Amino acid sequence: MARIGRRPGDADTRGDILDAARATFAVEGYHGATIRAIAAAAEVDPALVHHYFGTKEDLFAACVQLPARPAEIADHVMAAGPGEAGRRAAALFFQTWEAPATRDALLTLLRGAMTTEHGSATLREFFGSVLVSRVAPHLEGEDVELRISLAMSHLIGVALLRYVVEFPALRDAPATELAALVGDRIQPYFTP
Amino acid sequence: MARIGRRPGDADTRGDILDAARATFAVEGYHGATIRAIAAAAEVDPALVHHYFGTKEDLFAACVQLPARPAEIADHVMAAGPGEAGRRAAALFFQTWEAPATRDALLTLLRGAMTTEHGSATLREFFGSVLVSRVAPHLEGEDVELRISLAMSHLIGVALLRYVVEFPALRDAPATELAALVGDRIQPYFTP
DNA sequence: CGGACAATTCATCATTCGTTGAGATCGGGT
DNA sequence: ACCCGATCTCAACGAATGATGAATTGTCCG
Repeated sequence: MARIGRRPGDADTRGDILDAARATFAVEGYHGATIRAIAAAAEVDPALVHHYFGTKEDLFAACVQLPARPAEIADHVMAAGPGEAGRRAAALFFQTWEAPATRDALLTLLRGAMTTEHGSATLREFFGSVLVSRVAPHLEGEDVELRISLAMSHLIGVALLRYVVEFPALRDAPATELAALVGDRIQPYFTP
Repeated sequence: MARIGRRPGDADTRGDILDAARATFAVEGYHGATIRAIAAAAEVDPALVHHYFGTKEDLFAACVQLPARPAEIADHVMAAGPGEAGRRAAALFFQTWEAPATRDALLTLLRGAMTTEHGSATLREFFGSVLVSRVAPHLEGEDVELRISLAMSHLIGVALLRYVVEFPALRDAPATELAALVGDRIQPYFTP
């Protein structure tokens, strides 16, 4: 079994490897995940991972590539004006985290931001392009960038404690309730 | 140079290794840090690390051992009643992070919580012993544990974006200003 | 049907890792 | 003065890692 050479049929092996990589990175972090473990999860030879994605760092970069459009996110958040921006941001945030398709990518990005320079740079750029440059211009008052950053920090903090550390009170609460509570709390950052 | 055998004089080599380990774990995370890198940072042979601390996991456990007393923290936060608990928690939090002596340990704990089960368990236990069991009893209203957890999540989120990801707006703001802004925002979690 | 190309595995290399045991050197008690 | 234990380095082991190149098999186009 596991014969040599090309397999019959047409399977999206490249996609399988990417999914396996995301799942492994999401749980183990960048350094903790090994090419061999990823290959095993995708039921594939380790060499095939390199064949499709090159080096391990390239693979990681491909994993944290979110299918999210900064412009769309910013538009959606600001669609109802600054008076609802905080609540809408919280709702969209938890909605995205709860979706199984995107959770692994987000976990990978979050864990990668802690242990690799590439990861934290990706997170910085994402926030910079979405928040600072597209949301901030619509707001009034002083220290706009700082206030938006604080709003994001609350959302990320909840994600960390809920999805990574699995703190009981946060793990067990329904996502909609979290979105409502946190949304109300960060709303003043947008409308001081 | 670097002769064999015991060195003359009395140096706190064990303490030096612990400091080097904390600094390395703080930057690289658990898997990213190597015994050899830690030994090099302490200007010591790798075998000496094992001699003092045993396995790598033991060393990590020794690094995240905070010199903080849960009871003292809870008492200090609640000293002025629930009406100031949020603001006092924020002040104490940033005060501790800004102290160079404790920052490495906190960074190690935070990064470790992302990549090792031991790390996240330590974080869970710490929050559980401080917040849920010592602060919650003094508060009123519904979902006390959830609200306290949300307050902590905001603080941790700011720490993550300020000290790990180094998001510009948060990195450059003075700690006292952050403490004031976040303190006012999480205060309602304690006094609904 | 034949050949070019993509897909896939095998075998292997050079590093690096955590860990161990033996030996060398120093300090302190008696 | 002597010796025991604490301190420290050396050399090395086996396992695991990221990566490479050759070989094998399937698909598809002419």
